[in-house]
Amino acid sequence: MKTTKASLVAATSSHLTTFFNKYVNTTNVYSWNTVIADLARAGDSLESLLAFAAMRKLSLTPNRSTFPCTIKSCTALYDITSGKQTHTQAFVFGFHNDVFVSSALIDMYAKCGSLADAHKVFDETLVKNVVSWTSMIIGYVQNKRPYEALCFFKDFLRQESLNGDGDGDDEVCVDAVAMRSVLVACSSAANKNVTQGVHGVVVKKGFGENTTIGNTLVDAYSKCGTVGFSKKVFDEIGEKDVISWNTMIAVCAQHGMSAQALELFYAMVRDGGVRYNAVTLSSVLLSCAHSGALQTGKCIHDQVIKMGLEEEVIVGTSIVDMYCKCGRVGTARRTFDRIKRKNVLSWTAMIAGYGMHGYAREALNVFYEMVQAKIVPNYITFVSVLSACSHAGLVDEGWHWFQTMRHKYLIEPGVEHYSCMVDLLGRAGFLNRAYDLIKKMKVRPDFVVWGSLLAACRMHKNVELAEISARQLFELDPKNCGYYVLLANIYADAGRWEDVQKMRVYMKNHGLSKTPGFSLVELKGRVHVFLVGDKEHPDHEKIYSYLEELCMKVQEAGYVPNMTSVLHDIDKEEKEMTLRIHSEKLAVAYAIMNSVPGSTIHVIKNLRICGDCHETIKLIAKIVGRQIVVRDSKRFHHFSEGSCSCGDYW
DNA sequence: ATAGGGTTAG
Repeated sequence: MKTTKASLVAATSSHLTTFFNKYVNTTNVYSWNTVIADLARAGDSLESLLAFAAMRKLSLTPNRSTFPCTIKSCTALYDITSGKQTHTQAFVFGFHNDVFVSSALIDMYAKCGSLADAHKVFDETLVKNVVSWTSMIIGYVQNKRPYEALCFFKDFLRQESLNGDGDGDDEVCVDAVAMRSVLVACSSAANKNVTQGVHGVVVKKGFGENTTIGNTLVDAYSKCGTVGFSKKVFDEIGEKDVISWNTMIAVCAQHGMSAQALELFYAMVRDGGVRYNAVTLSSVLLSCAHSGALQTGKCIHDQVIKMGLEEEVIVGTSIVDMYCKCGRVGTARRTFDRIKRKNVLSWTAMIAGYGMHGYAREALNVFYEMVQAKIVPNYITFVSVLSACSHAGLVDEGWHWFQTMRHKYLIEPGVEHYSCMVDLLGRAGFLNRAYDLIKKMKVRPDFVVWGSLLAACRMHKNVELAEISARQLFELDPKNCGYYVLLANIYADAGRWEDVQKMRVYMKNHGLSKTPGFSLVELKGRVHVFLVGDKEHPDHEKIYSYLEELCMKVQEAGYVPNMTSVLHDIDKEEKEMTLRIHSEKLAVAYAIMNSVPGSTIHVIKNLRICGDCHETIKLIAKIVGRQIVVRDSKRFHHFSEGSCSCGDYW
């Protein structure tokens, strides 16, 4: 978003013409200042800069009040070139030491990414005030250097205590805005101890009752992973405003606490005393997406339509995301088409949506449309494109877009891109190419990258590379037993029973047990949860006997249970039992029993679906004549007529 | 007379 002088002059706007007609002969500096300020406040930053230029053309002498707004407009445009020119002008007229001017300059340099310049202005400013300090703090936070921001705050407090004994007028005190900027630094640092320390300062300074500060604190605690503290702070906010509620709902939604998010939303509507808005609905929709609560999602969608927000980009995009993640990619597409001013996130959501359903062609078509609409794809867009290719096994296309991303769009690939590529190459059997790619990575490969390689090693029976990957995984994620099980199974496939035994002993000695699988199914607006071998459900006896019946029919149809997903040395009968009670089967059975014949069934699972469940559900779909949609931890499976949309490639 | 730093979301 660079602005040059030429583009400034070239810019035209009716707004501009109006005020030129009105003010062009005005030789009053105050009037010009008002115009510049009004335009800056209205967000017409370019026009504001043009007004400044026009004023200078008339050889009018700016005063100290001319500069802050002009500089603010440069900041809004991230235009450091114009910012520096304005700085020079302020210097020429001798206002660069004015505290209003210097704080605007600090803010401008910091937001434009030049912290060194910001620091220089700060150091050269002899009389600093709370705004100068706050600008530095915010600047460091926005440049992802929260700890330095916190150091500034410490210095600020020290400074404050030195001034604090005096007469009052020129004292530099922490105010609410400064306090909040420090809390944003805490969010960014994501450090619990730091946040608690600053929380102490908040109370000590008497901001404990301040709603806005409470809101920011709620967010800060959640970023530290301490949602419990967030809730506590939220509960203690005396006068909750819409942002308090929105923040708390978003916190729950982002931490996968969907039920709590929805409950908070109901509480807000019932007795919150505030009106919900587009932001609220976006967070609620995110919860629906996570928990697959399609019915609730639809209700929110209705509400959105009533509020006239459907075509609005933020809510519209949330609805697209919700429908995709609840298995209704067609409905998502229709909503997507109605969004008026689609931005990069809207396009990306649609691409990701098609991708996770295995519709790589559609995903790529949307991507082409996006490029044609002159929307510049970003880092996440390419994650979605590559992931779509990986779900469909499109090796050449994936490789092409990986290269295009780097060379044409100059996006440095991150772990997400690499994990897609490793998955794509590995599953296609190019294990060494995948490994070479990992070795060339500039960022440290994470557990997803090595996990993709390990999974591919199992598929293509490569013990040597599997051991290399597993070693990395044990280091990166030592408590996750999935990798130990996978490696044990790879040894078993290779007949290396001693190694299998070693793995089992290791797991036992380290108290590692499998992440329990669970599945969700929403019926009549209520989400039901099933665990592996669940006996908690009030109807569990009925469910088990119905499932038994279904499995008999499945075996009559010629299916032999597949045991490769279970550790090899459990005896056969026990294995069959373990398989039979996987949570997705329970959820599917329960859903068939409790829904209208012929209707589509949607199930969500927290782990990947196992091979046996995959085969069984294919046949169940055929036997009961239903469409069954299962979302596992990585993608969707649409079961119908005895086959699955993933084409058994997953 | 005119002026600077600001919390929630996809």
